[in-house]
Amino acid sequence: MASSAPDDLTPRGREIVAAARAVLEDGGPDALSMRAIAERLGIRAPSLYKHVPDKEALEVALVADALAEVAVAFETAATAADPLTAVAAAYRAWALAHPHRYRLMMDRPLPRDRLPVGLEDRAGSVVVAATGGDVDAARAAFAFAHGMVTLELNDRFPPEADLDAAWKRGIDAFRPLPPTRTAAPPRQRL
Amino acid sequence: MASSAPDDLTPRGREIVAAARAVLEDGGPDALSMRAIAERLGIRAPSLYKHVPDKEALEVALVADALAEVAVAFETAATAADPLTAVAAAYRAWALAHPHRYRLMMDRPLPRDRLPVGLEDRAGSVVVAATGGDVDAARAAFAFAHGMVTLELNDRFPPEADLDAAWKRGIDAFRPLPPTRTAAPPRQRL
DNA sequence: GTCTATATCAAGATAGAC
DNA sequence: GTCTATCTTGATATAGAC
Repeated sequence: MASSAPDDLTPRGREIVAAARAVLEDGGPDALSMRAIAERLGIRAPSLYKHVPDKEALEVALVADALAEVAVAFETAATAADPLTAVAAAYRAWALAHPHRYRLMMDRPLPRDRLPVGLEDRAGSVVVAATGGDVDAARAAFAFAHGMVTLELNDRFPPEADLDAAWKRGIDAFRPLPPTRTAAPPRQRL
Repeated sequence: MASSAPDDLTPRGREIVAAARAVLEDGGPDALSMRAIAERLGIRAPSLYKHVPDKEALEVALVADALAEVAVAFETAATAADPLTAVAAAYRAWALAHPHRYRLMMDRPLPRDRLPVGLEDRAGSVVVAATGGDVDAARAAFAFAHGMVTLELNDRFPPEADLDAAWKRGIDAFRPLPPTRTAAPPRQRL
């Protein structure tokens, strides 16, 4: 059974995660050392181990926090008139606002057995709903958005590229048909 | 002016790049140390520096080689009856066959000023042609393919996901209209 | 809850002999 | 072209005192 990583921590543990997040945001993944985290709290690195088992646990907590923030942003965007466009815009905005956290969350397999139960599906089901229940379209739209964000973060497009236009072209491709008045499709996993 | 990285190297330098590639493919980016590269050649790490200025130059050479292979695969695929589908399939196949080289090539900004002139555009112009000259569609299709590949490599889809179906849904979204008999669109940068 | 001291390991790179 | 010896740096983590 999966544990809820953030709830495993004491209050001091949560302060350490917050410091780790600040170090990551400021300096990127290479700067995320136990020494740097401790320094931000005004203590020495070995002291961290009284509150956190190891560095990996910190990274799992950072991933869980990031994923939860994205899920909240998605659930807000899902109430808009055009949910697919709003969800895509929310995704892009979150990633560009938190590039290092985005990469930490996405550049490796998810530590699924150490994340809060249902967290991944909370974000995924919003995407499936936004494509009208078409899971293939939802996965394709997710891949498109993830690709756009990472290519943008990594400066892979030429300077003259109109990224807003590329986003629109991609999102329009996955938009569901206008709803006919019928029963809502079932909630599905991405 | 950009230098042609592979041509900067002596024959022994090329052997070192080949060893580096083998180490990367076998053990991933964390295994790619000067020590490991040297060991594969039966020599000691310091000897490498007589042939290669530093580790970064090796990585640039690996990226250039990878990009050149992708460009060749694209140019072959572009001759198929359905170029967009064929180019997408070639992209996916190359990435899945060389996951660590794919990541090395994509997970950071391109070292454009140290790559052979025109190499990046060789791959990009194939994609633009495959979308019928629509650069926004080409960038969206590139993002979609890059997103699908990285999500697949990082195990981000659930086991039951039908990735072939998601690929088809995405690629179909960017397919150009059947050609009307008119002048070929100009070659453009991605 | 924090400290110092330390173990352990591994990385990139240089100097200079042969 | 390769070697040994070494420098420098920095990482995670543990032991045990206070």
